[in-house]
Amino acid sequence: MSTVSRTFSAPHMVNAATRTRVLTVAEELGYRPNRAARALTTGRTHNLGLIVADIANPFFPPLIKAAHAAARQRDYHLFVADTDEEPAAEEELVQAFSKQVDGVVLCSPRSSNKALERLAERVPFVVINRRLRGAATVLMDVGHGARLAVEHLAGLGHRRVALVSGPAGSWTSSEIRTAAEQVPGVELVVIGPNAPTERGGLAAAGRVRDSGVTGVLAYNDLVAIGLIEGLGDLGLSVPQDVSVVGIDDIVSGRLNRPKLTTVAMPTAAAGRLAVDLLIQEVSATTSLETRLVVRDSTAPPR
Amino acid sequence: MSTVSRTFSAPHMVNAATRTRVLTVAEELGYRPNRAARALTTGRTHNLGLIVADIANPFFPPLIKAAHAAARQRDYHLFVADTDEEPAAEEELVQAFSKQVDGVVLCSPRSSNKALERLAERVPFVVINRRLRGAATVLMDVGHGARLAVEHLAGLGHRRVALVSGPAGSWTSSEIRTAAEQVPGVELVVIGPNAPTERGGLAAAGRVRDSGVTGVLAYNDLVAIGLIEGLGDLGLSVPQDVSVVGIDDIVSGRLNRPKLTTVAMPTAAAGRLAVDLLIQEVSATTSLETRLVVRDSTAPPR
DNA sequence: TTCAAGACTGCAAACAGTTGCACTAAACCT
DNA sequence: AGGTTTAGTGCAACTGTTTGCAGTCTTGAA
Repeated sequence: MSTVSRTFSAPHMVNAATRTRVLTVAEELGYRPNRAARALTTGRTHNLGLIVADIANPFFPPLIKAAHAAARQRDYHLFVADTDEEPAAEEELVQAFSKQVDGVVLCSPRSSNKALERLAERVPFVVINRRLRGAATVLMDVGHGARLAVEHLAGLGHRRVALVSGPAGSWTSSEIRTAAEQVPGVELVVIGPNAPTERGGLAAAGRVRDSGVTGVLAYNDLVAIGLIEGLGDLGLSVPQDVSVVGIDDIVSGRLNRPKLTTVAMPTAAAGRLAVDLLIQEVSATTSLETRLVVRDSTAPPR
Repeated sequence: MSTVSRTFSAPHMVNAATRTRVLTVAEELGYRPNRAARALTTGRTHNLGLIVADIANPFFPPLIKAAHAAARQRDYHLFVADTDEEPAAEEELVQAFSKQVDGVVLCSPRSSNKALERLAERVPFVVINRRLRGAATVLMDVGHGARLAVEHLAGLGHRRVALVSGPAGSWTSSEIRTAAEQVPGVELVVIGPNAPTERGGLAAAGRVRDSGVTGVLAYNDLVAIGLIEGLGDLGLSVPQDVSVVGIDDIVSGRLNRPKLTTVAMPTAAAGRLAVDLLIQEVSATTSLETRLVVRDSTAPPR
């Protein structure tokens, strides 16, 4: 039994001949090590948790897929959960996961740093898109992307730009704001907070029109798409009357008309990296680069 | 120890006083029963697997969320995995899950019935959107919805209608086709198979134009949206030149312009039901109703 | 008072692996 | 040849829970 065990978990400690013998017999019997039993002795479940704000937001699926693939590669399984944008659900889910995963990656959390630091004591943790001491962190440098976006608008000649911001509690949203405010020669009007969805953008259209801006940076592509719809309903067309820049570079932004100018986010890389950090239990802060993708939703003001 | 165990798993077998004593002490110590150890003796992991074709397809998230909620309610956890539309990945994932879940729900599978029946021998199983003997089945009556859709087009005066079908191996796609063919007074042109995505619809636009139809039923809303874009690129507008009906009733179909006429699918109900069937280990076949939602992408032919 | 029944409780053996330690046998030194 | 290392193997204890069975303690009836 111990030899069988070693054949699977420490192959170099067993004679090559014995090993192949064990393996053939195991094959015949269809034997697979039982993970529950293994978890009992080793204390590691080989499961990970991934908590996102909303699976339905197309920003997350690429991240989830990448995380999933990275986990499977290392023989881990991934629980994915969804907080429906409820900060309270984050804590509850971490609690629920804590005893049956080896760690959790928390993506774009909405809770306070305080609350997160408390949770980090219960489970190994990596956070995506939030700066947090005491936990490994993967950041996407959305600030840089936002600056590029506003500079792009400024370069086209826009002098008044609206920032249609995201939900309260979002690190990303405040990063965007800070960066956007620093672009010289542009007057920034902040409109928000808004739900990070098409509905959120749609609902903000009136305020954007009233603000009299000629350019808009939206919290994400979904908001941008909703906003473009909403502006259309108000008789304003994009990019002729208003230029709109999104963030995330989701697939449907590449297909909608007008094709969205947006900031591409390295979501897949972030998901993969987060899982790697978690499994290797390294505590590091990584910042991934973003870039501006210019398409058809921006033009000089008329 | 046994008393502690019973306090948690069979409370009625232990004296009320002892029970409260155990519970208070457990509370003090922050004790929680260890699921791995429990799984070892009981043989039940209290985990379920959910396999979908593509998390990024907005059809699935509501189903996933509902399944997740139903599982959590019964103190189960849910592994979600994604096959990237690869039939082979279905088998592989079921294998990978089999030893650490109590069952898996397989949603809109692309594998053959043969292959699925083979897999059903390894793990308790419920299939969504596929008729399969030997496994519990949750069906959405998409055939009925498709018939309503084509009848709606016929009612508007369309005589030649294209069916932009879905991927090979999809039960849903063949149901749609069978139902659509049965509507009297309409000549049906089948175009496909196509990828069930916006790209798939976009790519089919040329063939739709060449087919000379005035109405289209698309495999799903994503395909419909892509198709509308593609037709637009060819100078055809919807619904003036061509009427388009989608299937699924995803959120972005309600916001895109024109707002999509579509068949609403009971995805959340299906997810919830599938999990319930799995946990209760009942083997049943259920068919859920669909309905037609008429919006702005259909009009009489000109 | 004694017994039987019934309600709790706790011992100990699973469950399926991992791991420290002791043991054997072969190979290597001197 | 005798002693020492080294590689490979197997025993047995341990992980935390469930569960059959036996034991204890009450309680009520005879």
